[in-house]
Amino acid sequence: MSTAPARAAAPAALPTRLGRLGGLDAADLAALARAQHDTRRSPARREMIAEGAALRERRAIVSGWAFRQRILSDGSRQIISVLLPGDLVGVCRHDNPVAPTSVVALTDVVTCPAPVATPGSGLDRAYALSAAIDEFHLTAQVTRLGRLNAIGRVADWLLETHDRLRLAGLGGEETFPMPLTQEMLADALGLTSVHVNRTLQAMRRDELIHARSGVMTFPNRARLEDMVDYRPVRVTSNNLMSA
Amino acid sequence: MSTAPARAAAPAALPTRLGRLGGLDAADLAALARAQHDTRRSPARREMIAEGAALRERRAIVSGWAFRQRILSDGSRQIISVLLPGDLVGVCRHDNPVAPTSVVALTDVVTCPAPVATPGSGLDRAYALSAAIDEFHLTAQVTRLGRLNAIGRVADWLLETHDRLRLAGLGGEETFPMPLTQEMLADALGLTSVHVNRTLQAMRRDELIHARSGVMTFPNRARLEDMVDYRPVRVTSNNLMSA
DNA sequence: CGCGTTCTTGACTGCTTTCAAAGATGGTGG
DNA sequence: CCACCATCTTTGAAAGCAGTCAAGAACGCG
Repeated sequence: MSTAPARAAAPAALPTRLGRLGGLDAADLAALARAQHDTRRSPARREMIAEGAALRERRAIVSGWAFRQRILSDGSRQIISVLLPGDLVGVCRHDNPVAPTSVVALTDVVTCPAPVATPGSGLDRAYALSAAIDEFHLTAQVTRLGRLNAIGRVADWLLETHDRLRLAGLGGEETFPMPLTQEMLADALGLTSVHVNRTLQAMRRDELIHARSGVMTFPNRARLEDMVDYRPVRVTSNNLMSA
Repeated sequence: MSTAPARAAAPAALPTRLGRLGGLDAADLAALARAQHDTRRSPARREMIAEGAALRERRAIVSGWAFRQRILSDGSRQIISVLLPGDLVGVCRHDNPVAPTSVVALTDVVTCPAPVATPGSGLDRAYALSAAIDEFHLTAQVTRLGRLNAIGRVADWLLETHDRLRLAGLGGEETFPMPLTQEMLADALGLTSVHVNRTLQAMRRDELIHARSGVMTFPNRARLEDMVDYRPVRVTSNNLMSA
């Protein structure tokens, strides 16, 4: 793990992910391609959306990582969720006008407007499924924090993040970028950075992970999975199940 | 706290809550009244929606408490969120066909179909705001589990639940029904029932709460609030902010 | 090459869990 | 009306996981 910004993600992350979620036709793909000409960049650490700010439009992440966070009065921070390339951000179902959490760029982030979807189109289905997946991940985060110990939280989160990256066509079978510092991981998993450090060391000792300079590797993903009873999200075109 | 089912909630909980969220006109109120003739009852402990089950329709809770939960392979359970009278359940934004968690009745629960809202109507706004509030509470739950200790989690959750009940016109200034057992509270807050018991005892000793047979009382709500830096959700007709 | 950030390490504290068992409590049937 | 039962609450002692504090090493950047 390091502070190195994630390599420029394949610009295809957005159409790849949405295509797998909804099945995009030529019109949808053209709309996405058009939207990706109207990009906005946020340097790492920049706050992209302030908590309570009005949400003007739904946007999509073209490349880079970001996260939603909340700061408590004692200065501690909880990272609610991590946003990856291909994810939608600020999606207001109808006209929810206010962001419940602030969004901060973790690496340099490129976003574009999320094109308006024709009702019934593949893009429309993709948006709906993406929202459902987001909610699923939020409930998974609750379960992780409420019921898993440190090693379980780390392992479960890494597995989920690996799957999410692969859905967007990023990362390999057993390798993927991991630009979070140990302190960020701690803030996401409800731990301290010291304990995250010790937990990662234990996982390295047990040959569960290899981590170096922003790249994470699973030497044996299956072993990790049944260590934490990991339930991947199955995405089936326009359906979703946690088998 | 006890096992006693919550008293039959005022049947007005649903129109009260949605009215405060969206401002209902005569047509909306009539639609709600009509919907409340088509009720369905779930006895306490009955599973209302299985995890992964297809969501056929959006329903509303007329009376009673329920909760969304997830069971882990080791038998432990995490309560994701509690559903109160006036809440909407199984709200699929577009056509998310699958429940990400199971829903279980905590007390005897009465539900009715959530009437279809005319776009732009008060009911439509209420649904949108309700979804936004749900998401806000989910992020609050993540923060609670990730960053607060036992007493903070209990206090924060009690305050939030009190506010939610009052939004639906239930409970008083400093008193409200609390039908959860200590074990359920533990499963919601990521603790053990033994520790919840000790925490509640400490809060009683400090005169922060009075709890007996299903009724909770705050002798001094303000003191509780600044003990945990509680941020209530302000609902302003068709807006929402966490001031 | 120097500096700031991030990662490591050690010792110590303490919150929370675990295990087990003894009281309450409320509802039920006799 | 009372005994009985299941469920829920309470208690104690001991163990463990995670947090705190502090300081040094390593890394990446300019």
